[in-house]
Amino acid sequence: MAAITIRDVAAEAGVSIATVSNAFSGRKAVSPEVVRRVEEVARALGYQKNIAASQLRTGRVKVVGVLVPSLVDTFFASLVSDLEELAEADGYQVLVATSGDNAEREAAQLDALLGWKPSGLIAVPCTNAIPDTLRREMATLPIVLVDRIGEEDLPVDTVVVDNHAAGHEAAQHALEMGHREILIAASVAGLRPIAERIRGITEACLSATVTPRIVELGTDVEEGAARMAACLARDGHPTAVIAMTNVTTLAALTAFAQVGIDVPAEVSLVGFDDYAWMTARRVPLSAVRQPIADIAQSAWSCLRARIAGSGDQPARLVLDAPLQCRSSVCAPRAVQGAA
Amino acid sequence: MAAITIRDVAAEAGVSIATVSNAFSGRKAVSPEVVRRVEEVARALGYQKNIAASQLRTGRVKVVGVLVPSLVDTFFASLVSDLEELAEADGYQVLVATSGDNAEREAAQLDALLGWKPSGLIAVPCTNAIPDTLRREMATLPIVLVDRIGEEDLPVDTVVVDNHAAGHEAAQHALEMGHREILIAASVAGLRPIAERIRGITEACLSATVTPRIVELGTDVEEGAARMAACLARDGHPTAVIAMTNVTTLAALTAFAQVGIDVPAEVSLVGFDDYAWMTARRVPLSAVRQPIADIAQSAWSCLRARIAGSGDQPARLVLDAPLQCRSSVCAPRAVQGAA
DNA sequence: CTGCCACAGTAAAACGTTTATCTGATGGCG
DNA sequence: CGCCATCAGATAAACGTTTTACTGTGGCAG
Repeated sequence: MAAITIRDVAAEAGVSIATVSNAFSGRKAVSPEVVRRVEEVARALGYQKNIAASQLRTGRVKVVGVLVPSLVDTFFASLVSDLEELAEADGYQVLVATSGDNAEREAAQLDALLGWKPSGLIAVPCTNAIPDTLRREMATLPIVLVDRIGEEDLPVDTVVVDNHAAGHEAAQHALEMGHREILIAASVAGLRPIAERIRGITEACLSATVTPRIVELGTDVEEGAARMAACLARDGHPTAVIAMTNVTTLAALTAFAQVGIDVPAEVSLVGFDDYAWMTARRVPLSAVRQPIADIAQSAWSCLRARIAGSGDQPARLVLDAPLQCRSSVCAPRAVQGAA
Repeated sequence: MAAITIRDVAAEAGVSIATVSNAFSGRKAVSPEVVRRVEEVARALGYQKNIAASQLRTGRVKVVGVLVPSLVDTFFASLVSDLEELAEADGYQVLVATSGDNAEREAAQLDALLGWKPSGLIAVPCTNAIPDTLRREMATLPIVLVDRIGEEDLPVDTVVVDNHAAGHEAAQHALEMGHREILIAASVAGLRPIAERIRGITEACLSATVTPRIVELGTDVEEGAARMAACLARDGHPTAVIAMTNVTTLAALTAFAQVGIDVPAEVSLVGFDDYAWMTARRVPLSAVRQPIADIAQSAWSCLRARIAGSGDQPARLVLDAPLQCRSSVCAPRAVQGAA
């Protein structure tokens, strides 16, 4: 039951293996009659080209690696899904790996990914620090970094969202509605994009002489909900919460539900990311919408260009993440009363 | 700028390539001193083993393919994520492919996956029909089919949920609360697991002389919400809705929110699957909880056993999907009034 | 001292492709 | 009619690794 190789097809079709190869790739003329026969035989035998052998010979292969922190986080899942679609449309296959927000595992997955000698790599690093392996590959392999970029002058293309503006806009909205007690629900405050969002919020608050509080909820919903509840119990609850990721949005909401705090009557909420569940509620969430499709599109274009040999200066794409105003932010009670 | 190969390492370390290979694999004794030197040189040079070459030579490779309909559907994303973790723990790499619920694309992705000559495959078919390629591979490749199994006597291991019981339990719950007008929100009624769930519901209803209605919402949330809204407008709204997937749960909820129907005051809802967003609400959802971790675990164990050469009869694992009673189902108004 | 075995390491073949180079055959054209 | 170009197809080398079979070199028992 040995696997069927090109040799078997050649024998069965009564031609040489070179002819079979050419018949499939079409890079040398083969008579239509022979092509037909080869294809028929291949189908009958259930022949499948061995990609490993093919790529070993050619050196190149239409495969790109994609490394993200997690597939359970809808943001990354959507990103991967979009990238996969774009890649497939261009005839590329995608190798997905997840780091689980763990630097060690990230390094291991990266090694595994690179072992396939892909023609490019799109990665969302799990910390601000770029893994050594990755840094070394930057010299030779087309790479696009997305979302979590901790440094400024990287020698590769990067695609990020304007986190500062997003934070600023979210805070502005809350402030305009009259909120003065604002709590920032961060995942990990040290992460560059999160830090940027926080900076945007803080700056907006500064002009209104408001000092937001910050609570770190981590990257797990359950854990985050517990921490949020603890924070609420300890410090009393603010009039508005601005969540920094979809996971913290969920964590905050879970805590509110557990404690019985109503949104938006008792606390206003600005969420992050924009998913179906956010609008599938009596009070749809106002949230900062990250343009996932655009992010994927940009990242893919950059990578394509690099793979095609572009020697342009590394691009640093910054996309807008506009606020979607819906119904989860309203004036706080004090203001309502005064009005 | 040619890639670094084992040859470069061998030259630099002053040994033969065979020795380098053995130093890494450890399958032949190499003096500790040489091992150390080889490892050091490899690190210094940034050597990465070419998996393609390796697998070409050995024929086998610790890689398994995973094929799911979509990564945007949290059910599948979680499944893939769990499988990845299990595989990694056993030293396997996972190749992920998505079919997008499209039979043609499924076939293409399957071909691509098999081109890597993985040592096993875990697949969630996108229709009841098993693709030809897959059927043919069943004879030789370790395969585990999950979730969407359209046929009975497959020659491979399968892992499914007891969909009939799940449907029955959900319906029972609604009936006990006094509901008589029940609407089933199906994705695609023809899909085997969905059909089973519907059958479970219908049978439970039968004993209460209730005839549930059915609406098909598809696999996309937006589209589904529109169809649900249309159904509500056309036929009036039932007292209880039982959703058949997490996507239809979301679609139903979206429609309710748009039309302004309150859950559970105006309509009760039994959801499907169990995700964070379902409990992050004022009224947490009662839902059928699919044991994703167990599904992944079972599928992986089966595959491991097959890869290890087990010749057992094909197993047909059926897992329980118990109902999580929370707050989205309560007595319908008529009954409340009568009480 | 001789034969034998264990040990450390090497040479070379093989995996399934692709592709550069080669071979005949056919036909066009001067 | 001879020559060259064109074409379909074949041969064989190469890709980077693993692994089998081999070569020396010591050590040790007889």
